[in-house]
Amino acid sequence: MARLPLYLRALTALAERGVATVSSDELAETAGVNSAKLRKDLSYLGSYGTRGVGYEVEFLQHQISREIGLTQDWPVLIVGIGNLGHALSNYGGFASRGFRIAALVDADPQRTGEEVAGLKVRHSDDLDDVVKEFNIAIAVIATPAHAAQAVCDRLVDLGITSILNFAPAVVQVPEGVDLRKVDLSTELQILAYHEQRKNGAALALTAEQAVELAKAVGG
Amino acid sequence: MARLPLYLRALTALAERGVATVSSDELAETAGVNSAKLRKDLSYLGSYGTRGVGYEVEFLQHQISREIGLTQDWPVLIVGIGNLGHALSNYGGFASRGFRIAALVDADPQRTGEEVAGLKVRHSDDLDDVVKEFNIAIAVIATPAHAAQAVCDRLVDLGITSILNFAPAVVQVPEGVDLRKVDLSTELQILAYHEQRKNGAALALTAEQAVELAKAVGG
DNA sequence: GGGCACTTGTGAAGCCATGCACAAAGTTGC
DNA sequence: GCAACTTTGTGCATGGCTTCACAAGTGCCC
Ligand SMILES: NC(=O)c1ccc[n+]([C@@H]2O[C@H](COP(=O)([O-])OP(=O)(O)OC[C@H]3O[C@@H](n4cnc5c(N)ncnc54)[C@H](O)[C@@H]3O)[C@@H](O)[C@H]2O)c1
Ligand SMILES: NC(=O)c1ccc[n+]([C@@H]2O[C@H](COP(=O)([O-])OP(=O)(O)OC[C@H]3O[C@@H](n4cnc5c(N)ncnc54)[C@H](O)[C@@H]3O)[C@@H](O)[C@H]2O)c1
Repeated sequence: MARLPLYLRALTALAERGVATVSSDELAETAGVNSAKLRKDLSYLGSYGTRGVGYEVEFLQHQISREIGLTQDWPVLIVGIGNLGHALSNYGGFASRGFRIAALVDADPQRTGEEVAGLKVRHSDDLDDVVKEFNIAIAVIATPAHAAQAVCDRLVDLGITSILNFAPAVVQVPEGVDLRKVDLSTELQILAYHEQRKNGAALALTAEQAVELAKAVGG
Repeated sequence: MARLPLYLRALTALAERGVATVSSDELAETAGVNSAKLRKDLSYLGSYGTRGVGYEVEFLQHQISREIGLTQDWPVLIVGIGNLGHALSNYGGFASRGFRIAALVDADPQRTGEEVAGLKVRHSDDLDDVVKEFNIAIAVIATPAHAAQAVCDRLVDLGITSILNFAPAVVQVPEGVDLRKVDLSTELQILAYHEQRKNGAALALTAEQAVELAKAVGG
């Protein structure tokens, strides 16, 4: 489930505050979800709670980590070391969650050899070698949109089956490959949509229904 | 609907290729969704298609833009000009979609006055003025997780009702405020989860069901 | 002007996630 | 040990989203 990481984060926060056990109600509130939903989710992993008491924070933390697969080290490759690629490379928040930025790749010869976050940027031509050398399992695409599909195809050819795409493009992958996308423009657009509804409700009504209104009145 | 931006992007791609009209089947494939779903989504906006022909690309593009509210200019504020804040500030992809990075704010006096992407970084203390001065409607939180809730509360107090949060923290907002979050660690964790299922199916089975198996056999 | 091919718009069925509500299970206090 | 209280795990109903399938509408060709 996609909510496990959320629970994990809530548990980590609780653990840092020194809480030893937590009820589903409390945990649900911390994570911002319904408590029944949380219990049902957790029951999928097994019966890790104690009736009358709740869940042991550290134990549950470990169980969820294991379920997600965070007990192992995941070497991550970033393709496209521009604005975003740099930010991602320098971000410390991944390492603490079991993800290790293992290699950086860019098509621009100018960038090749540049050192970012302690790693030398490799050239795209070496992609094959890089993937093998670092045993890459997860790749991040941070190239311009027009290059995304081509880059993705190459990654898939090299046997990578988990890809996170930041480029604002619809990228197709074959069966068996997981592609997730992070799309900031879309997020902003959704916000704008709601914002418009809130502020300009009356305005929107006028604009949208003007024609209908005109028809109804005039015809 | 959250899919409108996706359709809009697909339409833009088609328009660039010079396509004048498109059927729901084609558009659905370009956007990577089911065609019936697409038609139903579009029918919410009104009857913008022509039976037997399809949809007029440019016209539909305009209609969706208007629906989302992209025909107007949205001044965006970014709070927290670190790694990520810099990348976002320098990103050109927002402007082309009607979003204008209007102001940057950081709590660090060292950063105040620094010029990023043509804008002077302002100090958090001036948040009130900045929001009023630039008529901010949408804010982006790119501060460390521990500051996110406090920053968010201040933004809400200043009347901002649309917030995009990048900090890996559960942030609570009152009714009427839209908070969306972009969570890279979660995305990676979901990928890792599936990756584990794929590669280590046999392994996971052994580990998970060992206890059950032991019980069944031994008891 | 009529038939044919094509495509939209939508009724209806199916599916999945959500959340309520409660029994089962466990704990605490005496 | 027993009763009262707490909290989990889950059966079940509800609601929304997705998808199928088709009637209704439109353009094209003759
Ligand atoms: N910067 C942001 O804040 C931001 C926000 C949202 C989305 N995005 C998206 O993320 C992507 C990257 O953004 P950016 O601002 O870093 O862009 P950028 O132009 O700064 O960097 C892109 C990098 O990709 C490299 N590249 C191009 N083609 C390549 C290829 N075929 N193989 C490998 N590398 C290649 C380029 O050399 C460049 O270094 C873009 O698609 C952008 O739309 C960025
Ligand atoms: N860098 C990435 O690629 C990345 C990826 C995923 C998530 N994130 C998250 O995004 C956030 C920012 O990441 P970053 O790498 O830019 O961190 P950073 O430490 O480089 O930058 C954070 C900035 O926020 C400022 N700040 C701190 N408290 C503030 C406050 N109360 N008001 C205003 N500004 C304040 C700091 O001065 C600093 O400039 C973090 O929460 C991080 O977990 C970053």
